[in-house]
Amino acid sequence: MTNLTLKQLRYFEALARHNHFGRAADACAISQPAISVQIRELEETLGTELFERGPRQVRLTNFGEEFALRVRDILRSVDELADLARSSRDRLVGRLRIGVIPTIAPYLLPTIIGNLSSMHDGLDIHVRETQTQKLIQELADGRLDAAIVALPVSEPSLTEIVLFAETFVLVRPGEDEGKPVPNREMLREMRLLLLEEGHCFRDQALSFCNMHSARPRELLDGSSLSTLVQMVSAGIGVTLIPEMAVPVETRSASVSIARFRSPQPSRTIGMIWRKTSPIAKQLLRISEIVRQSADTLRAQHNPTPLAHLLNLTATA
Amino acid sequence: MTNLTLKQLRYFEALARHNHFGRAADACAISQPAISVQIRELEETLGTELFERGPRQVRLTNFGEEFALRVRDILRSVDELADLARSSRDRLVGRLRIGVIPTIAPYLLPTIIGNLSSMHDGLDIHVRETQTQKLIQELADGRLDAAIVALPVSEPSLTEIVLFAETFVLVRPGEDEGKPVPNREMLREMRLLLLEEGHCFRDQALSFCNMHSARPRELLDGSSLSTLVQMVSAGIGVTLIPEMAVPVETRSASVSIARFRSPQPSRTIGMIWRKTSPIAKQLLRISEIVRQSADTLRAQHNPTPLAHLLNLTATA
DNA sequence: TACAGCGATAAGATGACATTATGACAAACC
DNA sequence: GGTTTGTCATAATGTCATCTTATCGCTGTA
Repeated sequence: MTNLTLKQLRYFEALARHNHFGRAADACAISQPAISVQIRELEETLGTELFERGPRQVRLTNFGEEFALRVRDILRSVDELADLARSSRDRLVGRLRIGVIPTIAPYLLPTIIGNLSSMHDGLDIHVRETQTQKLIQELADGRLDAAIVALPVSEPSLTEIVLFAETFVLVRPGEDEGKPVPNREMLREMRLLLLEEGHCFRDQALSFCNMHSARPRELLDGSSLSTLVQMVSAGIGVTLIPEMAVPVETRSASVSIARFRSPQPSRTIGMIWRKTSPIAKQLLRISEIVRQSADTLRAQHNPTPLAHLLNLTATA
Repeated sequence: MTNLTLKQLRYFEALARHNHFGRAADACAISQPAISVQIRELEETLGTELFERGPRQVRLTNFGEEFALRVRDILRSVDELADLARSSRDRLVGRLRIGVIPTIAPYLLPTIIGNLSSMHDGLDIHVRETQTQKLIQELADGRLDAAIVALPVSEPSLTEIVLFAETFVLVRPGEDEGKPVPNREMLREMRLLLLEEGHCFRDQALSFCNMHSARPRELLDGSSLSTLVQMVSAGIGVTLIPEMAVPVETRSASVSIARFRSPQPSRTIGMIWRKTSPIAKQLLRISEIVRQSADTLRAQHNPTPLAHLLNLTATA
């Protein structure tokens, strides 16, 4: 006894509709014996007759009627499967789980989520905000689809794509406005407030000061850039923040922002995902949207690249 | 590009559950390459990846997750199809459309329907009450599953099975009680009330009088036995009714019932259905229930066969 | 009685699908 | 660092399902 097959159900449905082997066979674009055999096998599999073969006509049995109702449901569902696949072949659909490091998330996410949602209305976006190492782990575990982190991560299993570079700026108490901008060596002598262990931005800042992971004299661990800026505002010390954070974090704090002279501290922000990800193509498209979002965002605060440069030299 | 197959969906479901080709293959009792190939073909058919193949694990894609939900629904429905067939293989299920001639229906149907309904609770019974020729036509057209008629019908496409024989009794006005029972010749001289053309019982009665289809002097057409009895009660004439109708039809009429001496008029009642009917076996069982119902019914009115005989000779 | 319509059956060709063997690749383990 | 292990993909091949064409048998009709 063979198993039920969709083919048999399709033939059955055609025969149920036409009540005629020949016409049903035509409808299925097969020969009459083919449908004849398949229907017989279907009936054998079920152990029940589905059709009553009369000399003048073929008719569904009572059971066949009920069977037909269910079969039509099933065939419709199956056809919908194919439709579903076709419609979501290129379009990004369903859940997009994206991770972002905390020193990027608050500044970039509102714009990104807005843009992505409006461009892909079938998409619901889950955001995970944590540090790079955890993001990479969750990416590998398949709990995330992509992450926005500072490059490089140098994981062979991950695709990295550069989004943009962002410079770091010095945040000093408000009364320091106009004072000379310290260089890296001078910075090392100041009370530098940094994020706690694990944040890549902490390492990047330390790296700029040539301090690497060695613990400096008077570092204070802060949990967020916002906290650090508030502490600076209170005169406790100075800190570095990424340029993108400036508009948000200095809005309600009496601090002074200074940009370093060359070499400017900076980092590269990029997006990563598993090389094996089946939505790699869509993720690439998303990365472009993210890049544009970031560009727009920065253009809002630094109206033109030229103005940006002027501003830089002025403060330096 | 091949079509979707249930096999592919089953393999897919197994793989979605196990996230492992080898174990999924075991679960399906096939080899690993078999499932590998089928999944690939499924993905090709859909034009989308369902799984993300990592070196350490296999994971559903977003689309695969949604696909899996639907596939599980479909597979469940398909399995229910087989269950449905198995459960209704022997049991009579669904609609039973049964036709009954009018000179039987009112007397037999209440009992039959009660018995059938209680014995097959999944059965809903549709009754059609009309004359034999129409019943046979509707049977042939597949609009009826079976019919209860007077035999023989001699249709080669139909199975006939005898249910019981019933005699005809003479109905005279109440004041004729005790008068000698007329014989067939005498009956021909009386004002005999009969059903209108088309009723087999009319022909059977005429036949008893050796009148066949020739129109006698003073026949009056009545539409039902009930009407005929009422007319007899009013003194308009006499009539014949089947024995089974006696309890019902003489309850509220002042008429006298007389049974003929041998040869007693009678007819054979049977059940018929298409020889090709797939529920032939069940119909045979139903015919037994009908026969029992009829026996019970007659036993209620003629408490014992012996009493019946005594009553017969007494009135004759 | 011959004919036409229709479904069932038979025989041969084709294709789908399984199996076994093997390859490719990454991870894990001396 | 090479080897082993685990895992999925691919290849070669055999088998079975299923299709097609040809034909039969039955039934109702001209």
